[in-house]
Amino acid sequence: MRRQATILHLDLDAFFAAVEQRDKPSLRGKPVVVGGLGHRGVVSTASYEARLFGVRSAMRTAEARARCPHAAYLSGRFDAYRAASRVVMGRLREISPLVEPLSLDEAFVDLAAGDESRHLDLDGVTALAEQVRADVAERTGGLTASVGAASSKFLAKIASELAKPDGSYVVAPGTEIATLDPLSVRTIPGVGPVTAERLRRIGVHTVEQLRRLDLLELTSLLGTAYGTSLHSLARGEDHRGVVAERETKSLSVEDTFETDITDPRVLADVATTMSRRVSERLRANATSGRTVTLKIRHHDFETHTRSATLAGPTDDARVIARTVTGLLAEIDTSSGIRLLGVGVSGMADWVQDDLFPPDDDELAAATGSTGAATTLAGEPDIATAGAVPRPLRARSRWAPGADVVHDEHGPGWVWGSGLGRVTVRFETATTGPGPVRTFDAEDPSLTPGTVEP
DNA sequence: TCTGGGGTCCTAGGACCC
DNA sequence: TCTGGGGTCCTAGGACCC
Repeated sequence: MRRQATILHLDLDAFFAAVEQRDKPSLRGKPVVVGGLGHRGVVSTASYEARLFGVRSAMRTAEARARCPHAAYLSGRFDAYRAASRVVMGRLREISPLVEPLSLDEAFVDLAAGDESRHLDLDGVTALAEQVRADVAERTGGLTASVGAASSKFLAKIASELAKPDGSYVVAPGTEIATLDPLSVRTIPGVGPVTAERLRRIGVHTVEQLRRLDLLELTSLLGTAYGTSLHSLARGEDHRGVVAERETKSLSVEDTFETDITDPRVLADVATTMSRRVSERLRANATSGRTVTLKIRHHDFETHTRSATLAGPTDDARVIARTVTGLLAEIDTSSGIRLLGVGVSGMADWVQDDLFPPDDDELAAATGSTGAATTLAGEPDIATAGAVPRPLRARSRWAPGADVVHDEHGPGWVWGSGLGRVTVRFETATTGPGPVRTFDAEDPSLTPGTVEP
């Protein structure tokens, strides 16, 4: 644990609802509920005015309407939320390059990785927290944030919780245990209703009582990993670092239907459509996965998953759809299905579809592009340019369907682009994983090329 | 009118290999 | 002769978070 409160946690207050109130002045000071509006919808965010009526996140919208009929019910404008989030994260990155977003409205910042001349004593951090809050409000047109700072991620998050709404709280180093002790175990991130109930049954309600349990008691009650981590957290011990970039572990799409579906043909169609959505998102993220999972929720809310692991990773809608409809065929859907989901995990950042080359008819039936690279008019064909290894796959929004050649590293493919930057992975079938480099999109050394069919 | 959608991490059992 | 033991991969389910 650090000797100074150098980890900061920022959390925007009632974020989605606050953006709506900002953009529509008539909603200010009034209860606002953002969430699903259908008869199976649930509340995503309730403004503080709506919380006064007992409306909470994850509550059924129908129940929220009963509690607070005069609130404004909105389905959400995620583009606006993403835009506001970008502004806030941008402000945080001015403090330190080490920013770990947890969601659109939350992030950790490692102050120790920032400006070395900054004073990180209690007064310095407190002033910084207040400055950030003021800047966020100014730059976002009035959104309020709660900011916590402490010597670890865990305590910084607790601190921002204690600061809510619209405040800041710095846990002075040395006062961690005293701060934690009186709190309910439910305040600990990771302790949900089930764990809280298990602890309640042995008479544990507060962190102080939790701290009095020995490691063996905790691990036998909650399992090795969870018991050990709670044992540490109850003592304020948390050595996790702030991680700026996290690799995606899985990607999925799911839909709850307005009414249950029983017709297997309809379900197969839905699964196929959702496979396409998964594929599009995989390609947009330049990733692929080897395990395909089908999720089914029956009319009685009983939920099951079925998965299959392929020989190699895929981002191909047809491969995903074929796998998922195969899994679906094994499930009895006659009593009605309320939710269907399609997901991919076991991610790789390249596609090994050379193992299962689609035939020409399949390629022609695909979205119009083959997914494989095509030759750009007037550009040299690297397959004929000599003994250059063939990239596994070319994908790019920067140069659709084309590889990128860079003289120093040979052929590579674009796997990320945006904001005038292009990220290229120099990985080929014969050389295996190579370096990843980011270029300016205008960089003259980036030459659109092609691969053999 | 029962209970969203997108994730993460952990557990446990069986298969399989050495 | 009764029944190793560890490591890894895969599958299914569950708790939890925003």
